[in-house]
Amino acid sequence: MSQLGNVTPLFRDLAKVEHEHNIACEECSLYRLCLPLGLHSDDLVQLDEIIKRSQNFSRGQALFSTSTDFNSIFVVRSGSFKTTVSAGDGREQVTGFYFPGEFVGLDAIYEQAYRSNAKALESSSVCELPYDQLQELGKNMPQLQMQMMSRLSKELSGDKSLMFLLGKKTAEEKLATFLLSISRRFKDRGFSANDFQLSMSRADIANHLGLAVETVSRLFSRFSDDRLIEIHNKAISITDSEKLTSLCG
Amino acid sequence: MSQLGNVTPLFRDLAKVEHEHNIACEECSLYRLCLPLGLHSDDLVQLDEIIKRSQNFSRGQALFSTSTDFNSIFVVRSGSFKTTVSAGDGREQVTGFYFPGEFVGLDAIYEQAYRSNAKALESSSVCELPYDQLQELGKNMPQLQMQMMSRLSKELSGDKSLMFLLGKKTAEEKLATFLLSISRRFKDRGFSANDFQLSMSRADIANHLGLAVETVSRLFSRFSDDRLIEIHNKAISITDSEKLTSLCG
DNA sequence: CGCGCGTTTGACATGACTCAAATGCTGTGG
DNA sequence: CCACAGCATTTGAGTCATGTCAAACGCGCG
Repeated sequence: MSQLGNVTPLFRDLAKVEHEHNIACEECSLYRLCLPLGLHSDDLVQLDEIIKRSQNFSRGQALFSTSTDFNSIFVVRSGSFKTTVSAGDGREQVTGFYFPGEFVGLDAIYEQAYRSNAKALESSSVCELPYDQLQELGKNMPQLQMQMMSRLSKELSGDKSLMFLLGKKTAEEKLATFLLSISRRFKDRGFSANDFQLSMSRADIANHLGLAVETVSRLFSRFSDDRLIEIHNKAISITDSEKLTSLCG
Repeated sequence: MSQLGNVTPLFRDLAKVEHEHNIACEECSLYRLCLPLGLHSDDLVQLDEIIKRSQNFSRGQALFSTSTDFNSIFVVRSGSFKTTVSAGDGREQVTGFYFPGEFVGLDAIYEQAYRSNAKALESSSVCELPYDQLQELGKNMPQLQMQMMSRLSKELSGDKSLMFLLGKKTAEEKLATFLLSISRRFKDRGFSANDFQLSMSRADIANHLGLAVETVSRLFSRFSDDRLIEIHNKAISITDSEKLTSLCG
């Protein structure tokens, strides 16, 4: 069985982590980051029973879109996803990037319909949680409900920070903040905080930060010139995280 | 007892709605917009017991700030509030405006600490829900938990739309969207959708939309020149909601 | 009634966008 | 395994939407 926690090679790709398909929550390397945290062993068994460990998604493949019937929420198991909201015209906003252990689709609960689109950024897999069954289970499992609320609240809190970023930060501050956010999340997952592969394109990054692709590209170049980071295509090394932090605003 | 649903005079101010202080949820005019929706009568009594109907807040007064100990989440009872997140330097982002029946403080659940600041925009009052007691109650009241999740999800969904607004919309689209959002929420509360008083300043609106005050002021003037709205200080009349809708992008 | 602050209006500056083109990477089929 | 096609990224030049600065105005509070 794979143990994410034990490996921290350079440029390791989250998608490449081997994952047995029907590994139980209790045995999963993501346990401490994931929904079941704090559940009793008996409860965990019940939760395991409703989880569908779904097939792999390949790069660009949709996990769901606004035209998909809502049945489930998802937890990223391996790889990564982006979510977008789109307007009638072509415009769309990348609302978030999601890594292993993170929930996707929580904003669909209210209307019982997906309001955003989710796409795999690389080879990825998810745990599917049928919402009805999750509700049912929650009735007798207050810990589970608390975990869910906590997750929802966490995303809310992150979204408020993102609003600050979009509304008040300069392009430079936006990109610095973004890089450190990714860095922290890799670190939380047992990977190197300073060397990682970006699974999303420059266009996705730019869109998410409310910038033009060209601006992001120019800033990457500048950060590189200023020796804050090193870039080799999608591989990033943070070489001066302190100075990068000071740029976050 | 007041009945919000029965009165729709012009320029009525939400703060001016009379509210008996210890009115029970079942008797509250906000019932159908509020947390208790769908609870059984027995459950409602229990919920009523943990709710603290707090004193009035006056314009500018803080409901909580990031330095307040987290104990409760709140539902606006009358009036309105704004929430902000702030950076180390003076900058802050207005993350939302909250009207009767809407929750404030949901983003605090995750860290059990307020991550934003909430201030009354006018004379206002709230129902205070001590979080521990709410949790306790939820253990035997799945409907309550579902309602809470639904509320969290709703706010999440609104935040995603706001991200789209901040990241992709033009100044004109932002203001049109804002006006219609306020209009819809007034309407949901039984007030006129077309004539209302803005409780927030131009500065708050500008900040919330990621614009300069001057830009907002100029746009108000332009909308007025174009006969989309009429303005008398904080009183707004929407005179061409169709065209305004078409400007939302 | 007068002061102060919120708002409006005007003139100008600029950060980030758009357009354009060169370069480089990646995946595919021969 | 290589060559090519197509897409992503970078870089440069010029423009524009919106911000900044400055000043007048007027409402509302004390």
